[in-house]
Amino acid sequence: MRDFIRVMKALSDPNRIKIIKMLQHKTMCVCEMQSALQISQPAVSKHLKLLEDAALVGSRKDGLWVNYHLADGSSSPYVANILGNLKHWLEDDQQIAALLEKLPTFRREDIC
Amino acid sequence: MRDFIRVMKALSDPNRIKIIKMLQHKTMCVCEMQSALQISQPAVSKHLKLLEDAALVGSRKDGLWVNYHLADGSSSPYVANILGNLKHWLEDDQQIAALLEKLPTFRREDIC
DNA sequence: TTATTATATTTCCATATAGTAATATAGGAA
DNA sequence: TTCCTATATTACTATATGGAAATATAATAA
Repeated sequence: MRDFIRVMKALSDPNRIKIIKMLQHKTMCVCEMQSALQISQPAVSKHLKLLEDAALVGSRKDGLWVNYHLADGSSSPYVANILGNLKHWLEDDQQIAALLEKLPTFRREDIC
Repeated sequence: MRDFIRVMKALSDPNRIKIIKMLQHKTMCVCEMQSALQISQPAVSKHLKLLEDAALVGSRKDGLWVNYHLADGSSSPYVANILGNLKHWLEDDQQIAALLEKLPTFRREDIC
């Protein structure tokens, strides 16, 4: 139950949903997400920590950068199911669609 | 997105999850749930309002009583998917299992 | 009508959450 | 070493949330 609720809470914030939807298309570092979400860097890091604690995303260090990616869902059936369904859920949401359209413009070469 | 997050938030509380799991087995009135969850009646009503706003449960008045039941999931793919999966998810959770075992003892004839 | 009962709403309190600003940490470059 | 940069953590603030207690509402009974 604790794990399930951790996952539901992680999915209860618009910026965290946006992060998941962006990660469906490419691996991203913190500063790219900061640029995409227009919130402070610490706020992004905090969201990522919650998502990682819920096993919805994973990360890998690459020098100064930390690359975040979607988890594979092996942690639980909830995570597997929701990450799978979120590939099509919310695709028609206006905010999400607008964000994903601009996604290619958030490149660490131009930002960090 | 708003609707999706409303559903995720509704699923982010242990007492609300317990309500859903109980409603999988029978229609219940507020005082039965109060007895099962051991929280105040207003707290139960508040949880039910959130669940109803998220279209996870529905209600029908019957005299003084209000009978709550699981929604059919027609409101959105999220609700349909999660309500469907919650029939097997969390079945092995200790708290849930203990609660469901005692479920037949919460009868409005004995309580209200 | 008045009384009773089940539920809903309001009020208030304690804790949780999302945000920013400031600071700390860690890795690479000079 | 020292400097710089990307990320994490801390401190703090404002709002959201879950709970109990008190009150209001609604439906039935007397």
